[in-house]
Amino acid sequence: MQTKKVSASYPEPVVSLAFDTLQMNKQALVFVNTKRSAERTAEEIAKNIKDNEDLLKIALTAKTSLSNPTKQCERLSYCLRKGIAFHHAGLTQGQKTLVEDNFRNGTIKIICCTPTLAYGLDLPAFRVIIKDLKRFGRRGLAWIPVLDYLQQAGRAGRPKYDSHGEAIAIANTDSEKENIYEKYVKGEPEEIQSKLAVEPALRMYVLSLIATGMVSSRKEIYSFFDRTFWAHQYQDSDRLAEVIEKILLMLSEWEFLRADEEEEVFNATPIGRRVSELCIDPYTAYFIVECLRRAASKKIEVFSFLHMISSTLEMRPLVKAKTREIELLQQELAKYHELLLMDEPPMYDAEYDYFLDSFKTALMFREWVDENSEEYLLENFNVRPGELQVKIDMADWLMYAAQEMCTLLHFPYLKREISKARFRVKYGVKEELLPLLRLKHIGRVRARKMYSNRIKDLGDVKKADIIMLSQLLGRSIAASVKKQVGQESEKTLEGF
DNA sequence: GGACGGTGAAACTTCAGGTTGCCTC
DNA sequence: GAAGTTTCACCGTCC
Repeated sequence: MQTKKVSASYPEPVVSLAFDTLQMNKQALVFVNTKRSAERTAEEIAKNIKDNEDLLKIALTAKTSLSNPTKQCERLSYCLRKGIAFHHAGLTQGQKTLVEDNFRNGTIKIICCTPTLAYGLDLPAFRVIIKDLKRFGRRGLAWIPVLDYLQQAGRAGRPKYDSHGEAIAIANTDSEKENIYEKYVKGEPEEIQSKLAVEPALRMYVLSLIATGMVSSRKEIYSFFDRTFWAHQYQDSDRLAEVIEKILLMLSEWEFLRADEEEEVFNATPIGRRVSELCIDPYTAYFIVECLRRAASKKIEVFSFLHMISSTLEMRPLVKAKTREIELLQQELAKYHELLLMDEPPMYDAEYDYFLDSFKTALMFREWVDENSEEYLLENFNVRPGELQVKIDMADWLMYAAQEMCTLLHFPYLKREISKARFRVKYGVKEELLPLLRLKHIGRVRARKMYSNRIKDLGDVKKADIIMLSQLLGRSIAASVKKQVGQESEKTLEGF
């Protein structure tokens, strides 16, 4: 076997390998198993490098990605000044593309990243360094699938520029080295599993097949699934039938499907059709409908809906309740108890932990709609900007679905309330700012600025002095805002 | 005596990512 | 399972 030695100039092998790559004037991707580790490793490499003048601009872009930078932004910015970066789902969208683009054009030399970068994105590098081949899963720390290894190693070598690439897996002991060689280098990738077998996906499929009129009789449903990869893999058609029957039963009980008298032909109900169009798990839809029915006859606030959406499968992974917070959370829970739209599971019930997590997630959303910063949420809930954005998008979608359910259930009042809550979550603002958000180019930061300068609604915008508005928002945005309220006269532009 | 600070061992936490919907209070 | 963080007991110092 051909071997190659790299001098261990630094205590950590990854850092030595990184510098070896830099000396060759090549690029590397370093795969690690946690976000924290990606950040730490990048900093570890960066701290031995001098600032590069050419990189100050992108470092600044990364830092100013949010109106007030989080610690994460600062750390990324520090690394970028030295041509090093980290990349994971916690970055803002802008920061992610900034890192990707500047790696592609060669400005950034090394990215320390979580497995995200191995999938979907086309981001090859001369060298791939796989630091962690173990990852935390349900059963503690476990070896990653061979498929994941191949996916990561496959990033090595840029077809246009390099004649070859290097994929390096790091072993900590001799026996580990042996293991890695046997399992990954020589090993066979595992069989591909059909995603259809997951119940939520299956529920959505069955409902949408019927709702779109693709199938309607029980016979057609079976013959459709018989032709899928799932059935091919499953082989056991009795068990398959059992699963499909269970789903048909659930969908009927939830009133998304209606069967004829012989229970042979199924049709989607109006609400079932809408659920299928909205692409949400029917179970979630059923849960939302139940919550709304309760909400119709009790006191509700924004928090009621924040908690409702935080209790869905879609919102997972939830913000975790720490052990020492439990008492505090329970105190908060007592305050909010009457606003919740579902029953609290008994303490020590298996579901209780999950319930506390969903409650904490709802609290996180509450802080967000109370206009707390991304940094605040990172510090207090350990939710990074990128993860927050994913949660916001999901919340937006679920609340839209809830609005639609309200229409079908004839709950106009609830629909208005949810709509307000939805806007507040989308923009992260208190209710008082909602009128200003109708303006283009006005988000949470500018709206708050305007509001605290006594511009509280569109009428105030009309009345506002253009010069004062320009000082607040900048000239072009001030002009655009004025234009949006129908004031575009030459007069407003005077004095510039 | 007690407030304070430093130290280290023990206990406790946490740990990847995510398709693509809709329409505007 | 491992790295990072918090907690806590313990000890020495200073006032």
